[in-house]
Amino acid sequence: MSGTIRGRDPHLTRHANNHLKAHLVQLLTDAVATLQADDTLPADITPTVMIERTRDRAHGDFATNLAMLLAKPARCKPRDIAEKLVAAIKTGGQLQKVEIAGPGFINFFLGPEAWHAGIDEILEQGERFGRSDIGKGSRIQVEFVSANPTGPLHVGHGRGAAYGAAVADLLAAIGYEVHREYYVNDAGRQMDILAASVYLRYLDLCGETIPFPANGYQGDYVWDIAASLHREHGDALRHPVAELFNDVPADEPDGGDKEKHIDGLIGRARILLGESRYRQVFDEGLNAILGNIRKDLEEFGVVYDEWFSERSLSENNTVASSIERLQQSGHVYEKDGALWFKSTDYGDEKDRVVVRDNGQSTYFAADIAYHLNKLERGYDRVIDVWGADHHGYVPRVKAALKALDADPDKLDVLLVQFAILYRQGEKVAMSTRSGDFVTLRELRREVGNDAARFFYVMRKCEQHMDFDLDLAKSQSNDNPVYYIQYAHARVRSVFRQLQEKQLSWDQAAGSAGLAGLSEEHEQALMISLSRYPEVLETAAINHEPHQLTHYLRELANDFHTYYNAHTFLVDDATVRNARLNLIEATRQVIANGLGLLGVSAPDNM
RNA sequence: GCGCCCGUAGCUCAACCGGAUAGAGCACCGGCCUUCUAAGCCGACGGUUACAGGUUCGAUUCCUGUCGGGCGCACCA
Repeated sequence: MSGTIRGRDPHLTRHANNHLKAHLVQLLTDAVATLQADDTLPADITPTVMIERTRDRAHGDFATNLAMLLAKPARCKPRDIAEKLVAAIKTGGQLQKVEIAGPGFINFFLGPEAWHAGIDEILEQGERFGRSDIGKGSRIQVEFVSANPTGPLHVGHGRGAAYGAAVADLLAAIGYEVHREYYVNDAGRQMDILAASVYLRYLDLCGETIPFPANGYQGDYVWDIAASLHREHGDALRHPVAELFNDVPADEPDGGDKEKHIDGLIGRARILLGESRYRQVFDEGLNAILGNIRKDLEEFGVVYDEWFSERSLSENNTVASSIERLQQSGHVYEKDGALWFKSTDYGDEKDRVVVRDNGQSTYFAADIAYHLNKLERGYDRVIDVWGADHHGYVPRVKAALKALDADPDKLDVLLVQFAILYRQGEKVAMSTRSGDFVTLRELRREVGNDAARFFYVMRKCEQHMDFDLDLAKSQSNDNPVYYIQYAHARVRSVFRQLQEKQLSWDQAAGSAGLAGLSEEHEQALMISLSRYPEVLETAAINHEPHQLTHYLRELANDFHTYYNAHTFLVDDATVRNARLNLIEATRQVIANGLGLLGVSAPDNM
């Protein structure tokens, strides 16, 4: 497999929600048609008209590279085409001036009044402002975090949580019907190792003396689970250690194999306890940890529509029937006693085992069933947010979907790179098993949910992230989220001052007075505000919440600059009301943007 | 060895699926509080976009190669 992993919804039209851009696109499309009608341009081309915001105000408000794109098919210099296009464009109204610049850009200059309607729109739509129906109610599933319930979430999972939640919320904001899902790996060997770990700690609490396996889960939380198991069952599940370790291969420190050792222990525990009691131990661990994860995420502002159980897939034979379907498709063979899926037929680098020689199906087999299930539930698109360490897994899942005649292009796998922790300039080693890690909960307590949510999504997901714990913990002003929240709080504060001065805000008068806001800072702020719907759209479509964080910072900067340059509560009521309209609109957009990122918008700081 | 991601200012990162003079924050330096919160504002400094080629009107962006960093390459999940 080559090329990009990330896909885009091909049905989307860009910038559909922006009036000003849409208007310019229309003008240009008309101009092209005019030139085609008089044979200046070939009739058989339908160029994609792209309107961009300019980086430099000297280049106007919007620009298009259309003339450069048309140069080749028209066999003509870009600037010449630009001249003809401009001549064919009807100016007037909000469109003040059209210029040709550089290699052939066409720059559009709008009059100040072009931005006024946007301010009214923000105030009218309030919390809804920026949202759109571009997604047209198309159903999209976002699966994220899905950490094994073998321990608490750590800071690495936090990035997936914040990122996945933001992507889901962004997509919902542009009109997708989003289903948020957590895949619970409540089956498989890792869970058995957890169950064994819990059971050994339990035996310890019963008074047995046990050598804890090198490969067991050593975190304190395992003791806690064992303790509640002991509270509930007393010594009822107790068996002598000698019986448990009977015939179990030696552990690694004793010159043995830690994998064989732990598997032996699991096997013995099953026999001694019997399936039903073993399941009680197993579920004690599963439920405790899953409950913890759920609470953690909820407190982090991350909510799910569904917690999908892996175990349910094997219990209702979905895994078995998926393997059967693979066999029927003729892409399964037997070798060394195991059942292999010939994923190399679909571009994977090697074939993959679906049923082990011991008869157990693999995690991959369950994942095939799960992804097939997702698509069969009728989602138009399915997004998996995975840790980047699972990237090698993508080709085999897509291969399986292809083999089963499902459409692999409906699946987007977004790989989130690791957040590398630094403490006092040193990398922090992380290992769930050794119990040496920073939990998400610890992080949240230290830096707060707002900073954590924001910090995590500030960078695009494929960018490795250096997470400086000391900086994040310092509660200093370095955290960019404070800067944005401060802008929000400042607006609230201005309105409190307004009341203290026995004045009131007349929104209608403010709207009528917007024309009076001709200061440079005011223009800049209005223009920034008008960008919000576009930012939402591109951030959502590209699955890049970091675009929103950057935008919000710029918006806050525009506001703070304005705040420092001008007084809002002036004696002139017309100007005062207009300015209040403008800053209230700013506050609304900041609140909307932060809300989508799961960050609060405080009234005072 | 093979595959994926990354390499941009001293540090952490942007750059709108190829656009105009590559931008922010932090750090450092210099200014602004008797006026709506200084968690703020203004200014200065800072670049051969790792390197070498290629594609074209135009490349940080796409292609090839080299170097460097991260992560994978199980009958674990």
